[in-house]
Amino acid sequence: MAAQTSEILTGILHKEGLRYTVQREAVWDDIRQSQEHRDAEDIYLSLRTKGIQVSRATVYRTIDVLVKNKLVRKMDVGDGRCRYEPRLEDNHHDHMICTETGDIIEFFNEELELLQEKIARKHGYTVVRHVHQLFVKPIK
Amino acid sequence: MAAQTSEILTGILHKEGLRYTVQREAVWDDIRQSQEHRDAEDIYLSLRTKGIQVSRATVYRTIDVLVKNKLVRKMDVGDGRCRYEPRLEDNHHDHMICTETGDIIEFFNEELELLQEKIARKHGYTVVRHVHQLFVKPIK
DNA sequence: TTCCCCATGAGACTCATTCTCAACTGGGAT
DNA sequence: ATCCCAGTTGAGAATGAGTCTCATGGGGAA
Repeated sequence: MAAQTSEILTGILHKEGLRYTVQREAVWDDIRQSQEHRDAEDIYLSLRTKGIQVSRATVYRTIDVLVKNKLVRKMDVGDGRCRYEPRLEDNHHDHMICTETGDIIEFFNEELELLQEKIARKHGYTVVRHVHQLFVKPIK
Repeated sequence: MAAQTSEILTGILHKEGLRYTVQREAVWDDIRQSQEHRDAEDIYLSLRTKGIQVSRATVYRTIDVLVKNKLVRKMDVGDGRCRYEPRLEDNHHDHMICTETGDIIEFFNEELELLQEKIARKHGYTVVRHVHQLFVKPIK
């Protein structure tokens, strides 16, 4: 399975005309193996803690490639630091952020997706991508 | 009408225990009189062009107060600069951003609003606020 | 194995926004 | 009307996420 996902990365790097390096593999592995919504610094520190020699610049550069190729999802929570999560199965979803605990809950609603497209079309557009975040608080 | 909206500002400043100053009035006036989605620098330059002595720090500080009191709506478009728009009539709406021209179109859909709350409740939450942006492109 | 060129790392840089602190001023008290 | 002082302002320094630079290093084709 590690081989399988590595092949995904290899394929993308080849398609982009980029070289396969231990740093790129390490960044992808680290993001892939996490289920959290982490920022670039978290990922950088995680790699360094594991003893992997990599720089912040490379983390950012690699993330850009992964985001561009839909292996990683980038989300701007609005607090100045973007968060990243793996996107292997490509199960699209949006996020609910608890204003009290900071917890991030994923959600998906087909009806919502269709409604967005319907609204865009009403204005003569079609949706390319969207940002949808619900800032919520627990009931009672 | 200028008097009317000034009273709104005065009331808010009083409620917050803040003083009424020409800078605060000027920032609010400038935002209120615009229908655009401008960033802090735009607002700052607009004021300076009008010959009003104000600093960037004060523009930012005043905007914070206005946003907190719902006189102004802050939107993070994801390009590193937040945009602001007046919110006098409090007609809630979301935004559609054209990826080709950068145009920002406002939209509102009741069904969408209800659906969001329904989704939050399903997870034991209630929506405090939300960010919903559709990045779109023209059809054909 | 060679060699070319892309990739990397350390740190400088960018740029929106926030902070600092001395000087200024609104507005209640007198 | 004048005092007085805590809140406000402005200029510029500081912050911090993210980007850029460029000398050095290392894929990988031949």
